[in-house]
Amino acid sequence: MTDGVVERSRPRDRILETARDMFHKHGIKGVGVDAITEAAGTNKMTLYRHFESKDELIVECLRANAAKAGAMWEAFEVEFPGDKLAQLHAWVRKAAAMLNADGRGCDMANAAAELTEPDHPARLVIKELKEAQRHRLVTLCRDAGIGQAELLADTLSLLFEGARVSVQTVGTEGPSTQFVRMAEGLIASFRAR
Amino acid sequence: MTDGVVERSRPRDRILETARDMFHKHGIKGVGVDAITEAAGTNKMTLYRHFESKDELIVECLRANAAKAGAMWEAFEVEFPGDKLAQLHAWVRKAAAMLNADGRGCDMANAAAELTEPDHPARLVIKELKEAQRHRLVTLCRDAGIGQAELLADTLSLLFEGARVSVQTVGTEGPSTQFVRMAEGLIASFRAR
DNA sequence: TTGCATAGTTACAGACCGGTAACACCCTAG
DNA sequence: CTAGGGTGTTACCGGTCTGTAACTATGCAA
Repeated sequence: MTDGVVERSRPRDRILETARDMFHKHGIKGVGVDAITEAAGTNKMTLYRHFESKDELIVECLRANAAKAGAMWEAFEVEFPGDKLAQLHAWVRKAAAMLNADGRGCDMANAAAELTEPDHPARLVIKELKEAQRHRLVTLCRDAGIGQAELLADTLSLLFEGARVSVQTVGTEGPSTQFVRMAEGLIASFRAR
Repeated sequence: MTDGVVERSRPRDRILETARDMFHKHGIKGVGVDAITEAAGTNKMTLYRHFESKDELIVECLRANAAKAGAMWEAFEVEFPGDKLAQLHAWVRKAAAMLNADGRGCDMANAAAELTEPDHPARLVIKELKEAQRHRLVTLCRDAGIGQAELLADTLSLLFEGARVSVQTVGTEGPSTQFVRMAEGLIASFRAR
């Protein structure tokens, strides 16, 4: 009946979680703070007691997304401790699963598309986050003993990014269906050198 | 001094051209019809005499983008008549040039990120356009005598799409710098089979 | 019980949004 | 010269947006 998020937690957490969900589904400019607070079972005043503006709320949501992404990487290490190659394949599977999860692309990329002001506070966060993810993937490839780790990581990264926007434009039946095949082929090809 | 677009042409054309430019730079929801008409040197009433709603204007802008993209493909055929492989390489160069043109990604993809309503009239146009471009690239690869043309075309397509969003998130110094290298490497690899 | 921080409520400000009505203007075709 | 279509101008409608003020209710801790 309730939204699940509303349950019993502190208002700040409910607002953050609800905002993340609504920004993801409807875009940032497509959601007003009134709608967020109502869905979070609270009100606008409370939101502005915890976040000094909508922009700050946006930034906080993006940071929360990054934290979730970080947890994902740690899960790879837990599942395949020390086996970097297995972790790389796990990343491919996880990425493919995300493609079929819902028709929305990457929250960071979508935010970058919407927030066009070059000095918007969110842009800095987005850039940091994307660079951190890139670094993680490069490190993983290198530690897996693959030559030209940067090139492989960047290629995989662009493929995944492209697949996410492809899902958003033409749906899950488009070029993104071949993502796993492409990624695995690339990894095999780089390892063979 | 003036915007260039304003010059002397029929109001409808000025509105369309100005809207395309502003949507591209500031996003769709980031631009109001008042701002468009003012920049186009006209007024809101005239806009609504030519377009029945902002949504229709959006759709018309996307179609205009598609027309420009179509002209690009024809230019390849004119420059390298019959030489499909040369046209494919020309596509790679053109794509790379677009990456460094400005920090904004693909208008279609950005529109898809913003217009989240599943039955928004623009979504249909976006899907058609993206599918048309995919078909063109597949045909080009096949006519260039490459085996697994679909897989190569889809891979190149995802790489390019990913590179465009990468430029938008981390800038031109990110993974997208390797785009040409990746694309050329893929083409060579597919041709060798 | 008293005191205080947190949260909810109502109302509002000021700006902007998409869209329309009514009317004045010009340019060109007949 | 005149009629009419395309255009410009002004004012407006109802709605929504972010953000704030002032006040009330709640729950917990000393």
